[in-house]
Amino acid sequence: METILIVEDDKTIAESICFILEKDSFNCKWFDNGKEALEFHKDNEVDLILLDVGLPDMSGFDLLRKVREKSNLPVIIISARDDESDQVLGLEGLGANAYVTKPLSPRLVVAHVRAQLRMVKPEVKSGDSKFSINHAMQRVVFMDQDLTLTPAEFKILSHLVKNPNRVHSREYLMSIIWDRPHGSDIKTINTHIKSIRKRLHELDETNEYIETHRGIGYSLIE
Amino acid sequence: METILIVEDDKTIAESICFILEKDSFNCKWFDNGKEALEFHKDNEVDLILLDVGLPDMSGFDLLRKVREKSNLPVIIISARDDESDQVLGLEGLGANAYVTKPLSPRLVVAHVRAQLRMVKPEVKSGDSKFSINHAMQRVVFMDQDLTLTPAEFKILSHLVKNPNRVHSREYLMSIIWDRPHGSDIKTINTHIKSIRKRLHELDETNEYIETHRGIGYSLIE
DNA sequence: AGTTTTGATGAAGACTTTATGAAGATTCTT
DNA sequence: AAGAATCTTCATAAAGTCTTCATCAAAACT
Repeated sequence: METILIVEDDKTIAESICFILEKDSFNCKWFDNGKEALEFHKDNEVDLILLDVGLPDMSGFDLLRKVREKSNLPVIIISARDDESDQVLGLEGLGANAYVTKPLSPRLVVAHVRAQLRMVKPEVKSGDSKFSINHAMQRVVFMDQDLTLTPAEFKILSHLVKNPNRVHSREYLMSIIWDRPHGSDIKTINTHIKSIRKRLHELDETNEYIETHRGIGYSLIE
Repeated sequence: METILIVEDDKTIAESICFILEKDSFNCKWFDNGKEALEFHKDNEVDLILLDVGLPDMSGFDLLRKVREKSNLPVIIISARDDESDQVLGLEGLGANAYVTKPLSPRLVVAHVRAQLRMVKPEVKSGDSKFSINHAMQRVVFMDQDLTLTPAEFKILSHLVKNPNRVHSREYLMSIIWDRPHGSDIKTINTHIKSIRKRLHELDETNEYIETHRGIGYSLIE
């Protein structure tokens, strides 16, 4: 579970953000001052910092500077000032990753948090599926391991991963493989599915991830 | 050099952003419609997309959805609407990475661009890679030894070293070699890869550093 | 239960893509 | 302009992938 560190001296704001984040199953730690927050960051694993720049004991910018000396983790700045030069300083000069201005809705904060974490931890995507896609390497990642797939297999499996829990007809899966119309036997897809299943089994014998829907096609179960 | 794709129908805005980005030594490509932008994205390596959601031919959100089917690259949404639900949809639902609202200063846009790219492309860590680049000498250093490379080989290998663990299409690798369009056979790249591999093997027989991705291209493994 | 339909499986062959070595074309240097 | 280095093309070999087919197993239907 990801730990979000909130540094914010306004208790009401901090609590409402925490409330939403925890409902979204993040682990949330709140400090109303920079000193304690820094302490915590030093000794604990933190995945993201939400940082109000208007703190009583030290400027949020100073805190960010200190954090950046040690780590690269995503920092989202919360500011009451919609001042452009502040934003540029935070983003460019000090290495913040996003900048949101008050008044802020907790929902939007969570959206920003997710957007940042998605980059750092691509696996953390929707739900906790055992699958994700490594676009850069054209590979499907299954249980944290890269699957070596042929081009046809990659096209099929990545489509299933992107659209899990629904049935895809053989006709449609075939259309994914070919660029142009191609008069192949529809049963070809059975063979591709077979080899995908085989590769999945090599990494996990216990489960059946691809389900057959008689007369229709296949689906990926999460 | 990073390539930024700008999708924006307001020429004035696009030009001023491009101007700043290019001054900051980004490679900037502008399209005023979604269709052409998608085409370009399909055939070229793009590092980041700046996307106006108010496009004439298709909604920026649709474009983002299409891009996300294929890749995970950072997308910054530019919007005239300061509407919270739009922001949440863009960030959370469609996987944008940041959301800036008009009116925007080019300086702030560049700050956001840098903030995003910093996450994706952490400075090439020296140390754990067996490769490094000696730009001044136009040499690639492999296991502390200078590799003697032809110009084409240097262009290809240095690009692979700068962007390891991701697949580069033959088309793109070809575009690196030539300054201007050149109607050569795409298979030429195979021959260059062959000779690079040969040189690497002369210094290290044991490993395969350049991996072939059938139907796509090559990648460098660290 | 027996028949029919549909899917799974393994293996063979056709097909496609890549590797390789060498020759020809081009560019650069002297 | 000659020579060297480099880039591109080509033919062929090798490797990998896709499709088909025959056969077996499972489910659905009578």
